[in-house]
Amino acid sequence: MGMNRKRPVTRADIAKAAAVSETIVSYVINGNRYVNSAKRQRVLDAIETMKYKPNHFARALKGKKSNHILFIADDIEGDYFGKLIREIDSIAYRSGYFVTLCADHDDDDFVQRIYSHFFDGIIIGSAKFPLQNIQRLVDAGLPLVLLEIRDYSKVNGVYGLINTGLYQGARECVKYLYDHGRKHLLYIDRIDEKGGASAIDDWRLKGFIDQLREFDLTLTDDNIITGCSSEQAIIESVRKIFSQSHFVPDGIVGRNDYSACIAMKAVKTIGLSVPNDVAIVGFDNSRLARFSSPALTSMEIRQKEIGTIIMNMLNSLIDERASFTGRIEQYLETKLVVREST
Amino acid sequence: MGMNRKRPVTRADIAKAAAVSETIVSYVINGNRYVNSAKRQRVLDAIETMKYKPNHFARALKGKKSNHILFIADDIEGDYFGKLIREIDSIAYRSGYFVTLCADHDDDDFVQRIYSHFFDGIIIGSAKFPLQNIQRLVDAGLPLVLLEIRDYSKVNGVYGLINTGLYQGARECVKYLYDHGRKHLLYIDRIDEKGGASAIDDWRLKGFIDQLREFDLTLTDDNIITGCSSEQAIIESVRKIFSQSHFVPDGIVGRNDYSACIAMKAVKTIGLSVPNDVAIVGFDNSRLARFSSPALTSMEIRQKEIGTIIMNMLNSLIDERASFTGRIEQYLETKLVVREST
DNA sequence: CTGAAAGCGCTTACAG
DNA sequence: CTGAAAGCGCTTACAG
Repeated sequence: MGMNRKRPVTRADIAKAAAVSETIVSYVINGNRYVNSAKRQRVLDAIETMKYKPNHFARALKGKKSNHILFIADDIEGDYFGKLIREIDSIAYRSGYFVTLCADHDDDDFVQRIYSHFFDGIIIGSAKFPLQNIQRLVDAGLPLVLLEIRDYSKVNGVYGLINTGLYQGARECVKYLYDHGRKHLLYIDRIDEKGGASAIDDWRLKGFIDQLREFDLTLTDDNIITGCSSEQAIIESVRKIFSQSHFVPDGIVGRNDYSACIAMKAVKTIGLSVPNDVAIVGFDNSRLARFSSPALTSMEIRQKEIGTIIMNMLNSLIDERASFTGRIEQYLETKLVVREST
Repeated sequence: MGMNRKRPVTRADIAKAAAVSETIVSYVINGNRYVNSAKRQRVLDAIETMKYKPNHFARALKGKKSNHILFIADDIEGDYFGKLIREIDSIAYRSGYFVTLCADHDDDDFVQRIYSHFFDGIIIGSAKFPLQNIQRLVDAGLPLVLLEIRDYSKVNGVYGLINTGLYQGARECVKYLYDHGRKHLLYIDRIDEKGGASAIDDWRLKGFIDQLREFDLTLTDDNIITGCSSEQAIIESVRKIFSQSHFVPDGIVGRNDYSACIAMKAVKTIGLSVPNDVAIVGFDNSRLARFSSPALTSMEIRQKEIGTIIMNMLNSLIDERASFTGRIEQYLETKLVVREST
């Protein structure tokens, strides 16, 4: 709307003030043609004093960048994304972008809505965004960086992929517990409000399972608590597992620190001791891990570095897309921060 | 860029497919003129089958909505904003908006950059955004909703203001501690990476101070720890306060749960007991409060409701701006959730 | 009831 | 070295 908004300064105003043609103003702004230096200076002065900013819509209409990037995340609230978004925002701002943040949505419209807003680039940090939609975005030539929360090996084309080490990290959690004598391991998935289970191609879950197999530990449905829609649901599931006689866990891996803390609470209410009876490892190395009691051993994910790498990759894809022929990958290591819970 | 992006379907394609003029397509989409129902149906069918989405830039250029709103926050990482953003995103998506998230920035360019991106509305949840910039946005007629983290009574014009009860909440924290026999109270401000102190018009700090005065408690610089740029800095400040002889706190109010947890840690390292020697109250009622040990008494801020109210207010301001003549206010109550730390 | 046309603020191929 | 003009994808006042 904005019928009562002040009319913003346009390129025509600048042209008039600087006594040059509108064309000259454009070329000064875009720096892509020689312009007489006196004129250039007049234009720059006018821009400065009139506080002119180009209209991004008009530029975008002509095929220029919109200076908006989109970040699709499925756990906006968590510590993991909080840190990531903070870092991405900070770099993006310096590069002239605004970051639009969006949970992923199931409806068919979502991808179309993305198209129609002409984002310069997209970051996907969601375990639930359908692969075929990702493929559509890649096929459409949209600069795309994927956070490898799950297996994306089936996505073809030019895009960036950041392996944040979740698979190896999950395996190391299991190894650490195993090396400390824990052979009956329980995995606690995250809370999903709709009660959905993580897909088997979720890297953390897959790492847990693969490492259990490598150690020849028995693996049944009892080893994995998933599909819980609330804290209470997790607590009850944990209590149920522990009330059985045939499988009593002595080690727990949480998909994130939050899940691990909930499990810790459940274990304590049963009257068991952490870490003596049950050792617990979380993921994210968040504030929660530092202030829980006992303090939680947790797998550190370097969100700040990840943010930097995402933005570098995305900037490359946006500015030099033609120079890439396939997917670009980058691998990051995780690191176990040992505290009192193991 | 996007030189190798597929050309998106445009209004002209729809007109051709539906065998009508481009004008008709526009009127069908905008629903602001009578259109022959057979034609209308052909247009709708074409839109459906060709998955057409209007180009938002072009629409915005003609003065229509951009369908982007901006959320300026100064603590993206914290629990408070995480929940808020989640709720806002969810409502915004249903209303057809994308939410751009941005930390606040000091440079002069910031406001101009906001203008040039033509957001339909702006939400400000930052204690640091300069008042004069806010006034400029209001004066320009931009629909604006302010989260009352600090005193905005000097801002004139049409805008929305949401009083989240922080001032009363802070006073109640002090009252609760006072009623439980604590008369030597310490306030822990949040971490500020640049080492800046909260302005005195920060509602939580102001509530703390005012209530101390009302109770005739002595109030010196010793009562407030601020300007810390790290956890370690807070811990050292707390230890220093406790090492003095003339003022030994028996109660602590944290600006948020994080600050409160850090203080709790510091107090424990001194060898004091929580809550026996020192009672502690936090703000946000976050996960941290539930999983810290002892579990933290904390002031609950109803982020989900706040999110809903923000979006309702913003939608009203965007769609019916003309019907408002001054600022719209809404007040929310906070609620103290008592746990083990008091 | 409906269409051709002007115009939003830009960029840049084209023609000097 | 520089400007007039076409055009990006829309909306809507204007003229039938």
